[in-house]
Amino acid sequence: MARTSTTFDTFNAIAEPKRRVLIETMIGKELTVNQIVELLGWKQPMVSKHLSVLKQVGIVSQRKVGRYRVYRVNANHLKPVQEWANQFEQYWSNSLDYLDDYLKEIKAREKSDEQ
Amino acid sequence: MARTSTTFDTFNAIAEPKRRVLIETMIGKELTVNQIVELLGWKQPMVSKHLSVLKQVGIVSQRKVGRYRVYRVNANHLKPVQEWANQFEQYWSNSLDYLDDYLKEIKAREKSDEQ
DNA sequence: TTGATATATTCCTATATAGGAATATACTTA
DNA sequence: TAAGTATATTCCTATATAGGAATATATCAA
Repeated sequence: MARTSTTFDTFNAIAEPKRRVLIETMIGKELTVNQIVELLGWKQPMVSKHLSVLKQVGIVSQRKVGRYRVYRVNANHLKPVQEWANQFEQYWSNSLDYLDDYLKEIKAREKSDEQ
Repeated sequence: MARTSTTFDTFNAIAEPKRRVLIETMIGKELTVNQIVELLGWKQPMVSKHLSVLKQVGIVSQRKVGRYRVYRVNANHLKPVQEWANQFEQYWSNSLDYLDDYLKEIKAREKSDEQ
C-alpha cells in the first residue's frame, strides 16, 4: 500500500515543504500564478501543480480574472492543524523544563563520552 | 522525484492518519508496544513500524524495561506544528465571517442549480 | 537449556507522488 | 484572425512508502 494521498486531507497537503512555503508566501494576499512564480523563482508548472493539490483540499481557492487566475489562502482550513496540535499543549515543557532536559542531555552525553 | 520522506520532518511524520491516532493514544502515557497493540487492535509489526518513524523524527522516545520497550510522546516536538499554524491565525474568519461565507455558498449553489 | 513472550526487521508489492519537459488550453489584443 | 500571454495538463521516471507475511532478535521463566 502506498502512502496516504496528498489530497486526502490538510495534513497530507502541507507535508510537502514546498507547499508550506507556498502557503506562507500567499497568506493574506491575492496572487496570480505568475506573481507566485516570480516571488518564489519556481517553474510555472510546478507552482500550478502544487496549487492544484492545495485547491483540492480547500486550502486555497481560485478566482478567474480575464486570463489570470487569482489564488488566495483559505486560512480557515489550517485551523484543524492548530487544533490538532493544541490538544498536546498541556504536555509541553515550559522553559524551565526545557532547561532541565538540556542539562540531562548534557549529562547523558558526558556519560556516553566516558565509556 | 518521490514525495518527501516521512522521516524528513514532523509534518511528514504526522501526515499519516494512523500515526496521528497513535500519538493521540499515547499522549501523556508510557506504553508498551503490546499495550498499544491491544488499545488500537492493530498488528504488532504495524505498530512497531509506525513507532519507528515517529522515533526517527523524535516525536516519541523509547525506554527499555526488561524485554519491554516503553514508548512515550515527546509533546515538545509537536510545538512546531502549532506554531506553523499560528502564523495564519490572524487570517481566520470569526464566526460572523463564517456565516457570511455560508450565505455566499448557498447563493452560489442556488445559482449553479438554476443553470 | 528450552520454551515462551515481546518487539523489530526483512521481503514483497501496489501505488502515489514530485519534478522536468513538452504541450494543450484559454483569453486578449493588434 | 493571428500572435502573444497566462495557466493547466500530460507524459515520463525515480523513489518512497504502507501493509501483509514471515522471520529474526532479545529477554524471561521454569
